[in-house]
Amino acid sequence: MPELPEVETVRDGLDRLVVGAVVRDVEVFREYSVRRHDGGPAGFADQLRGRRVIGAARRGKYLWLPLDEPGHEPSAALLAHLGMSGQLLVRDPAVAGEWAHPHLRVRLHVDGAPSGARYVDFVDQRTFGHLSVTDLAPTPDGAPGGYGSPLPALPEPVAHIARDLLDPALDRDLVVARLRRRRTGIKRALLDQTVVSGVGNIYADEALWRARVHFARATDAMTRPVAHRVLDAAAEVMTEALGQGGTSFDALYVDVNGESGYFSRSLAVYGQAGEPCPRCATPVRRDEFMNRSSFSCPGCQPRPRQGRW
DNA sequence: CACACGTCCTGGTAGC
DNA sequence: TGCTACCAGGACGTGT
Repeated sequence: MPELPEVETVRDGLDRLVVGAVVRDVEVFREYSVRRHDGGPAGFADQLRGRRVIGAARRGKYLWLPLDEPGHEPSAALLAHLGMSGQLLVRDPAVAGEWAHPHLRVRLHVDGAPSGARYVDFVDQRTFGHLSVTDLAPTPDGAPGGYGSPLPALPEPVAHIARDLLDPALDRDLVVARLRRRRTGIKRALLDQTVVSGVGNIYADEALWRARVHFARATDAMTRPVAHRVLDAAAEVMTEALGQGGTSFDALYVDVNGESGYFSRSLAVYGQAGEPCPRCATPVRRDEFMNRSSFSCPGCQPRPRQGRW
């Protein structure tokens, strides 16, 4: 699943391979992939045609490409969320040949990409991802809108999303305070993108294992040091994953060149039910939680007496 | 057929 | 009591 490290891998790829390109044409093969957009797919295409991509920014799992507006400050961006299975593939058919990917949902035809690429393909099997063109609004704090953002601006649909753990403008003490004000379990809070963004099911489980904290630990009973330990662990595991190009155990995630990440080899608990905990060898346990799976080590992460599921 | 799960939306609750 | 902010859980969607 694309979480922060995977989305950052894609952002970095777009930054290097696509920024500077002009969108010549747009093909939408699946209307549902252009959700939340005035004018539908036709309006989407109209707003992109002729526009130059001037940056590649990310906050949490949201990714956007600010678009130039000659004579004005940029005020719009191509916004993308990869959902569970979305990919943005930068392609040059002269090198890699034409292809007909069964899950190709949207294709941007571009001119002038620094890589010489002609297509930016949005491929998405499970269709939880989507693209749209949205207005940019100034950030309340005047800082860049997100990681890699060339502007102190943010797409409107991202305004409610908190900064993420790789964002230099993130205030971790503030996140700890917000966590401890909540009356819920720590994993729920970590997955809530309005508290801190970028953490999904995989890295939540990995971070909690590293911090030796059970997923149901009540946030309002957590001390500041423990809350910091969890955030530090989350930042650490995501940074390591980023260094390896992300996680791709199910082959649904690949970077902009179609290459898989290697972090799946490093997962301690996620998807490891029954396997020995790398720290204490207790078999990893799988629980159903929030209509999804939760993996933890019963030895290192004992259930709290009064947890919040 | 159950399962994978990120986000949005809804209905309900807690607390002031 | 009334309001608001917060919280939990269902729906969405496709393919193995």
